[in-house]
Parts: sequence; structure tokens; C-alpha cells
Amino acid sequence: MTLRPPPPLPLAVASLPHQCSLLLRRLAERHSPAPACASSFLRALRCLHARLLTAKLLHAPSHRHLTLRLLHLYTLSPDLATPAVLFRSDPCPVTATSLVAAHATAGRLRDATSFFDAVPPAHRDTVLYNATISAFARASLAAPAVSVFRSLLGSGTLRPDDYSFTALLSAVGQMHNLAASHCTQLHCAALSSGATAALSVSNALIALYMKCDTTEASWDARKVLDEMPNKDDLTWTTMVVGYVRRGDVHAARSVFEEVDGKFDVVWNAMISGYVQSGMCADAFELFRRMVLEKVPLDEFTFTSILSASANAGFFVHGKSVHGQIIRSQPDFVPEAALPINNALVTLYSKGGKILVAKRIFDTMKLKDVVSWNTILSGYIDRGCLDKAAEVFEAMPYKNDLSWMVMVSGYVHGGLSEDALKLFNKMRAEDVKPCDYTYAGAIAACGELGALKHGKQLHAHIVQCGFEASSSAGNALLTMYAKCGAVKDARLVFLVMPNIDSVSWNAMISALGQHGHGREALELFDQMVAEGIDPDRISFLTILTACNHAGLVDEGFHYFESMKMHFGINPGEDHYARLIDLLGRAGRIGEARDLIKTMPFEPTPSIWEAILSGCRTNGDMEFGAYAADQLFRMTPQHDGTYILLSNTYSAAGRWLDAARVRKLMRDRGVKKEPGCSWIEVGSKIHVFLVGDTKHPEAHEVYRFLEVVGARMRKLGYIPDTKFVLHDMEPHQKEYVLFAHSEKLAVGFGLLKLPPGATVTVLKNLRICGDCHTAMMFMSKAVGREIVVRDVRRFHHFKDGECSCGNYW
DNA sequence: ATAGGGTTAG
Repeated sequence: MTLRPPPPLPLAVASLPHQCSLLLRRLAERHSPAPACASSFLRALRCLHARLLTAKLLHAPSHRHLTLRLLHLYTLSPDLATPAVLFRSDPCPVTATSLVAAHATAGRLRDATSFFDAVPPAHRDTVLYNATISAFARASLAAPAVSVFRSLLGSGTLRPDDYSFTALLSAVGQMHNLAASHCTQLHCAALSSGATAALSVSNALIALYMKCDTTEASWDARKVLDEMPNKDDLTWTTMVVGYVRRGDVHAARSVFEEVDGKFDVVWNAMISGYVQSGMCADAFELFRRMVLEKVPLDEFTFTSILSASANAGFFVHGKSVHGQIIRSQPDFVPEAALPINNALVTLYSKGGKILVAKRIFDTMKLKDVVSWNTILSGYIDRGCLDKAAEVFEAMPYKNDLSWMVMVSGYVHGGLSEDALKLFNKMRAEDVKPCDYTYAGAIAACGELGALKHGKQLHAHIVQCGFEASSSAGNALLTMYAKCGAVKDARLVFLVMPNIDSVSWNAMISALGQHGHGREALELFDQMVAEGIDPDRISFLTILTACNHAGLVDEGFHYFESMKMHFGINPGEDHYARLIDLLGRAGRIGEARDLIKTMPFEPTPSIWEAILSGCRTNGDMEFGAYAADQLFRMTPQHDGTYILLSNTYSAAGRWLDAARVRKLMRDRGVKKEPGCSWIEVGSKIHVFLVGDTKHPEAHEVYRFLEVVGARMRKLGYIPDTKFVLHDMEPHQKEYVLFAHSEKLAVGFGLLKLPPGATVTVLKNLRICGDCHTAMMFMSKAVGREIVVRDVRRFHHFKDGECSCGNYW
């Protein structure tokens, strides 16, 4: 669909005041925030400006409105210097007020206040003060707003009016540590000046009281409301919104029910309140009533209800709302249609219809950062990283969210190196990362085992004042844990000002991973003692910790208390972990009983746990049964075959092992690539095991080449010959290096005595067919690597090793 | 020439 450009404005005819006035208004209507329109807009504006000059209408006292309109248009254009120049030639408070307001609306606080400062105090009037207070209020800066208000009070000649109080109250309402005493104080001041007679002041007072956390404050708000002789829709809406913000949707609803003539805004506020509280069903119910009672639906209604559908996963409902919007044929201006379209893009992309989402996105007349971010995260959520990267490159404007989504999208998609590259690019472009973006970059370091880099980022976090951010803190904690730096992880945990359940879980898991099983359990108990309810992840973590430490009875205990004390039904992952724990302890019989009491049919991961338990116990009969089940459920999963065949080999039943491998070949199952090594004399032979035609094999090769070259350059390669088997000839002779999720053999291993203890990155995925798993921690790149030879079979799935042995 | 509420992306 192509849009025809509008016919040019007949600017040349502008010579009379009414013609200029008309043209200025026309031009204002043509303004659009789209950057593509900016230059043509500015050209027309300058032309009109010239006409006004020749007609001598600029600064003519009788036509001041023309000057003001022109200045306002300039504040919408990229040329912000001209209004300042024009103002200096005629610095009156009226012009200043108009400019303050225009710049404040556009979010340019500094420009806004510069015009206030430019007017000498003696020439300022109340309106200019009011506009300036409101400018600070918009920028959420309470303190300067108050000080401007104070200087208004101290001016001697001027008195604050209802506008002054309304703006002041809204500014104070944005303070972080708003105390009820502030509200009362301001309430008194407004009362004594008589400003409370104005509806806007009373409404702002209600809003202010509702922003205090105390219950008494909400009573005060109610008292203001009850004492108002006249209330308007805003009065009620403020009350409803106030309760929603406090998280008390029920109170909001009961206020809503009090309202007599139901203004649509109150409905919208109530619906969006439900959406924000995750009570989508109630939002739908209200929406239906709105339709029945013929309350006019507007863009706010549609946007909220579409978002409710997307959040609740009710895509059919969302689609029918979409139909309803189309049928009602609303003539929304592009600005009003924008949020609806954004919500639609969200709906379809969350509903898995990314193509539909993209089509809507493409046909949108007006797009903003939200639109771009929506389609970007739509691709990220679907794992289409290349598409996402394309969108990211094409974005005409980005904000910190865009960067954050892209960086953490790369991390999530396993492309941590790309995440860090992008993060560095961001800094090179002088974009300031937000705490979530830092969290993404730090997570990338954790995945890559890049402790040094992670520590640097830690320093940046402190520098930027993000120390209090729980997302950054949790990312740091996890990163240190993955890099084996438990001490640092613990330190982060101790100094974090805001600890949430994610932090607790991360710390417990860090302890569990690194062999401090008992401490992990203690920390878990401490968490419960401090009144934090553990969630399903906490239990998964604690079961894993028990697994590592071999604490079978404790594992059982926590498993039991999960549903008994915390009302959480164990999922298949919890069962799988407990079964694994039992199997490892040789209590396969109990595992067998446990399966029978499970409220659901055993899943593949349960059978896998059973199978590896049987391997430990040599219970081949039950093991073969478990394998049968696995074959039936996931016939293409290579791990099963490998696990079973190795189980047979370990039991000395070579024929059975061979039979399983043949079955695997017959069914065309490809083996995931992985590495294995064997020491022969002074040589280490490194094998790439698995299917060379496996889609991931290529990636492993590429990875090894890069890392091998890097290691060679750094001089970390010992004299020993490394041979790579199962590879193309030119790919031989690379040193393998454990890195990110790809397991390989660490360089520098030979310098270490075998049998030393190892601290390991948990997230190494490719373990494949190896009999010896080598892992490392990247502390000080190589020199401090300690290694242990683990003579057992590992199979990794979803980032975790089936043996549960993370050392 | 100035004010107060409801919308969308993670």
C-alpha cells in the first residue's frame, strides 16, 4: 500500500493575518513524529516564517498568536535554535511560557527551563511559573518543582493559583519516598490559599494521597473525595487508578461500582487495572458489560483488551476483538491507531503468528519505538535471531529497551559472543546501557566463562550506580557462579540491597554446584526463615544441590515438604531429579515405587533418570524397560541409544551394546557432536565424536578453529601433538578448549597432575560420547585450571548433564 | 501562554 503525499500547502499566498493563521494550523495538522517527514515539514515552516517576516506580522503586538504558533511549530521540528533566537529578540513571559510548555511536552527539560531562566525574575508572571513547575513535574523532578514553587511564593507580588497547586501536587506525587506528612502539609497549604475549590486541585490531592503507601492516606484521599461538592470523571478515575497502583484491584472495583454515570475513561482505567494485575478474565467480563451497556469504546479500551488477550493467551478472543475493531470502522487518526496496532502486533506475535504480526507492522502508517521493539522481540521470542538482527539494523530509532532485547536475545539464543559484540558496539556508539542490558552482557560472560570481562562489567555496574538493581545483581551472582567464583558470588549476594527469590535461588544453586551441598541447604532454610516462599525453581535447585552432595534423605525431605508446607505440586522435573538422586545412591527400587505414585505418566526425562540409575546399579532388566519407553517416546533422541549402549558395555554385555548401536543406525538417528580425548604416551588425541553431518557439527568445527587459533597465538599450546579424529584433514591439529556451551578439552591440561579436583562450569552441553569429561574453570585463563578425570559417561540435555555430577 | 486520569514493547 502506497501513501499519496498530501498536496503542498499554498504558502505563497500567505500575506494576510488570517491566511497565515490558517496555514500555520494546516501545517500543525501535517506534523508527524515520523523522522521521514521532518525535512519537508521544516522546509514548509521556514517558508511560512519568511512570509510572516515580509508581511511584518512577526512580533506585531496585535498578532502575537501568530508568533506563538510559529514558535510552537519550530519546537516540533529538528530546528530548535530558531525559537531561541526569536525569543531573545522579544523576551516576554508569554512567549517564554509557550516555549517552556512546548519543550516540556517534547521531553526536553533543559530547553524548557532555559526560557524560564532567560526571563528576569521581576518580569515573570504566575503562568510562567506554573508552566515551569509543570515542566519539572513531567520530568519527575519533584525537588526543583518545589523550589520553583517556593520562589513563586517568595516573589512578593505573585500568588500561586490553582494551576500552580495542581502542577506542584503532581510533581510531589512522583517522589520516591513520599510521606503522608508531605501530603497533609500540601493539603493545608492548598486549603489556606483557597485553591482546593478547583476540581483539578482536589483531584491532584486525591492522586497524591493515593500514592502514599499507608492505609490512612487512602482514607484521607477518600475524605477529600467525599467532601467535594462536585466530582467529575477524573475524580473517580484517579481513585480507581490509585487503588490499582496500590495493587488493590478489589477496592478499585468497588469504587468503580459507585460511579453513577459511567464515563468511558473510568471503564478503561478499570479494565487496564485488571490487565496490569493479571486478572484478564475480569477484564474480559468488564469489556463485555461495556459493550452491553453501550459505553463508547475507544482506542484505550481496544488496546487494553488486546493486551489482555495476548497476556492471557486468548488469541481467539483477541482475533475477534481485532474483527470487532475492523467492523466498527473507526476513523482513528494515525496517532490513536498506533497503540492499537502495537497491541495487535504483540497479540499475533505472542500467538505464534509472526507473519501476520509482520504484515500489520508493515502496513502501519505510523510507527514508534514501541512498534519496532515489539516486532523485534517477536522475532527474538521465536528464536529468529537473524531476522531480529535485520530488524535491529533497520530500526530508525532505538531506545535502551531495543538494545536490551537484542543483547539478551543473543544470550538466550546461545550466541553469547554476539551479545558481547553488540554490547561493545553499543558503548562505542555512546549509548548508555540500562541495568537490564548490563545484566544481559554479564549473563553472556557467564555463558562464556569470561570471568575477567565479567568483573570489568561489575565495576561498570558500580560506576553507573546500578548496584541496587536486582536484575544486574542476579546476573552478576549467576555469572560468578558459572565461572566458579563462588566467593565473589557470595559477596554479591551479601551486599545486594534488594534480594528477591531469583537471588536466593541463584545463590543456593551456586553453592550446590560447587560442592557446598550442606551450605546450600542451610541457605534454603534461611530463606524460608526470612519469610520468602520458595518457588518451583527453588526446589529444583535444592534437589540438584542434594544430588551433587549425595544427600538422599535430605532430598526426600525437601521433596515432601514442597507440597506439604508450600502447596507446590512437584512437576516432572522435580520427580526426575529425585529419581536421579535415588538412582545415584543405589536406591533404584525406591525410584521405581516413586514412579507408581506419580500423578502423571512418566515422561522421557523420568525414564532417562531411571536409565542412568540402572546403569549405576547394573539393573539391566529395568534399565532395558526404561529404554524401551524412551525409544517409544523419543525415537530420534540420540542420548537414549548412547546411554543404553554404554550401560550394556559397562555391564560387559557387548552384544547388547552393539545391538543398540545398530538400532540407532537403522533408525537414522544422528549423534550430537561432542569431544572426547585419550592420552597415549606424550600425545593427546582429541576426537570429535558424533555425526559429522549433524547440523551442529559445523558449529563445533568453527568454534574449535577460532579458539585453537587464539590459544596458539597466546602461546598456551604445549608441544604435545593434538590430533583431531573424525574430521576433514584440514581441520586436524587443533587444540580443543572448553568454552561456552561447547565442551572440549582444556589447553594446558598436561601441566597439571591428573587426579586434581576440578571446579566446573555447569553449562557445558556437548559431552556426547566421552568417557572422560574434562571441564575447566576459566580463572586466569588457563594457568589455574584444575582437572579431574571422570571415568563415567555423560549425556547432556537442556544444558545439564544427565549424571547430575557437576563436581 | 500554564494543570490533573486511562493505551502499547521487556
